[in-house]
Amino acid sequence: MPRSPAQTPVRVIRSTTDFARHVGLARTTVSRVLNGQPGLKQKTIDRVHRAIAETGFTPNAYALHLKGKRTATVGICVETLMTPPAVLKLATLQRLLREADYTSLIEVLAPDGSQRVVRHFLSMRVEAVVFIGHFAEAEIAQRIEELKRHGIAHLVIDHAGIPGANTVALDRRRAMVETIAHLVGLGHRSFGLLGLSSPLRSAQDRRAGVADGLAAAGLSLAHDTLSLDHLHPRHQDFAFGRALAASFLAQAHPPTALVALNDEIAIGAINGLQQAGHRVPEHFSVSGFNNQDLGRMTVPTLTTVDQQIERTVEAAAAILLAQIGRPPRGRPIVRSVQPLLVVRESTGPARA
Amino acid sequence: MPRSPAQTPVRVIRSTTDFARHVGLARTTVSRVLNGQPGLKQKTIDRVHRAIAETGFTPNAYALHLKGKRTATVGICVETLMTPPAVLKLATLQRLLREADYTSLIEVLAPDGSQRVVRHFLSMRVEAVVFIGHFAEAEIAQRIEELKRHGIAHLVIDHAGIPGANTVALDRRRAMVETIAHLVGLGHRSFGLLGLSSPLRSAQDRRAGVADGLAAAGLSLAHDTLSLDHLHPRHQDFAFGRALAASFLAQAHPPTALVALNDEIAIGAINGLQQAGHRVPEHFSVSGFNNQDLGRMTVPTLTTVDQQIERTVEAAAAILLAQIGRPPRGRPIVRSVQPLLVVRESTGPARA
DNA sequence: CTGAAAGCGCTTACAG
DNA sequence: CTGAAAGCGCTTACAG
Repeated sequence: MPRSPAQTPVRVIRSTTDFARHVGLARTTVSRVLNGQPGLKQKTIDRVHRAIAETGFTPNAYALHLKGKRTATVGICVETLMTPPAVLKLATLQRLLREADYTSLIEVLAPDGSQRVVRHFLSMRVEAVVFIGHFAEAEIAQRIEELKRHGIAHLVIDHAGIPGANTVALDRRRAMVETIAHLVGLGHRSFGLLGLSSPLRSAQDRRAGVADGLAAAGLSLAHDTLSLDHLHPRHQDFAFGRALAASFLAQAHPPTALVALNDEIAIGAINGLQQAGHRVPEHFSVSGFNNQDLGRMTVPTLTTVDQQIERTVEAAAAILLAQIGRPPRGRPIVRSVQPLLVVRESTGPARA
Repeated sequence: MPRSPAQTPVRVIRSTTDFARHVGLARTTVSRVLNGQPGLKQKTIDRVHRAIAETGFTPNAYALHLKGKRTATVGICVETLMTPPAVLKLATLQRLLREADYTSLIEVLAPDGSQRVVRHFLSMRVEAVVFIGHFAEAEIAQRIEELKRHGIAHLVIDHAGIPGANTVALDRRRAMVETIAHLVGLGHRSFGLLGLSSPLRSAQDRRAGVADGLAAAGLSLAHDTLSLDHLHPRHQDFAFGRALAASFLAQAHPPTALVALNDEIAIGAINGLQQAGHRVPEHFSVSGFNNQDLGRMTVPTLTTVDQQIERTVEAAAAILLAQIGRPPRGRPIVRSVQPLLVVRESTGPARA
């Protein structure tokens, strides 16, 4: 067995007491240098800074906060890291908070729910909590009540409609109104809805938007759309989209336009149509949602909706930072972000 | 201006002192219940737990640690959240650490480098630090020295070859040996390398693997491969792949097999070849890297390499947890993970 | 510049 | 069960 090389006998410095002894100054003096207080000789300041560089000494954050320093910490509870839009929101928010000198405490929603996460945030004395994603509404509403009781700022990104919650969310309804208007403009009159039957609020809003868009053209959800979601399990979106396409093709009169919950389902559907010998958009138009990178990599490229994540999160960060340390206002702040329809090759004129 | 509704007059409980007063018990008693110490009446225990549920009181984590409780915190420094494999590694690690009752402190590498991140971790008295991704080697080596001096465990996921670092990394060399063997087996004798000219260690390892794979077939990097990376800027991988494909087609004798740095470049290349009227794999074979979801959504589906992220991160977590609180061993632990070649439709027999 | 003191919110003996 | 005390690592007046 090889012997460990002798450890360099570096006394580890763990406290200002240790460190003050090491530089040969009083604890008080070190503290004053660390906090940039006036009335110190430049020579002393330099001496301390040099010793910090050498030893890597960092004051214990736990003691600092206990003594009254702000934690400057924001808790971020993200529902999932498995979808690109969620990750992009998280990454953007973390960057913006860092630029404002806040530390992010990031937690992925655990199977045992949000209670544990929020309690952890509270024990870490965060100054605000952000929720990113789609949650169980009643549960999150409770968490937000709890935060309010503690006087802690909060914000929900992307889950509209939670009672009492400050919210920044995409106007999903509007997104679908525009998508349907685009397809109606191309002559489509019958629509397949792929994956939109979910009971989640976000899907509800999307259906409402489809209804509005259809109404504007004298059409209706009941008469002019078809959903076959119930025929297939949704294990994995791409395969789900392919399976749905096959089922639509098996109909006597398949809809000419397919509107999907997300880009993966849309691309799966395109793939399924192509496998069956059909062409997109010549025979069928297909639209997605989220404007993920992959929509530029397919043949045809994908018509989709961009969530405007950068703008969403910028608005969110601004609201959040303004809320911190301020007494809660009477009514929650609710901001909606306008989506951007990205028209590419997968939608075209309806077959005559 | 609307008046705020009167706030419910809930005295916010911020300390065990407040809380003890609220339940009508001594601070000491509350503390003993909180810490599950013996010799308390069940009735008292219940009273405290009920009050916790009602008030949402959480003891100040900063005071707890100061009093000697472990922080049970691990710092994770991730280079980027912009690539799916990095996110998957992060999410998996966070889950495994949580299952072992550790909190993750996640930081994305800031433009100003790793020093600030590690100092922050140190000030938070983390018990270990994990680096995920590709870094500037000398810089990370320094950070690791710093951590060792402080007696803090560390691990690098996916950046092999940092001196002195405990490392778990994919055997990228082996991955390329297998990829080349697969293509040679299909009759290919000339290879285009797409995006592999990067000076990063990971690309170096990949080139070494290509060389090994070629050598096994009596071929060589110098004579039988072609790289055109220098002809195009790499702003965005998909477009880069497309542009490279066009450049390869402009050659008098284009290679018959294209080996790409990642899936996006590979799919861009396939797209470029198809746009120019060629068929994959009938005219050209193309292989990617990372086994991202999108490789199943293209026509043809993509032959690629799976990083075995789950296994990688499981090994990493096991090593890390074993290291925590243990005196550093003589030599660093270096574990390599075997990749899995995923053969799909984008590779086929070489054109006669 | 130094040094002694108080106090942040907790836990942990210790004596009642 | 209670209550007073000490101490974790800091900062901040305060008197020298």
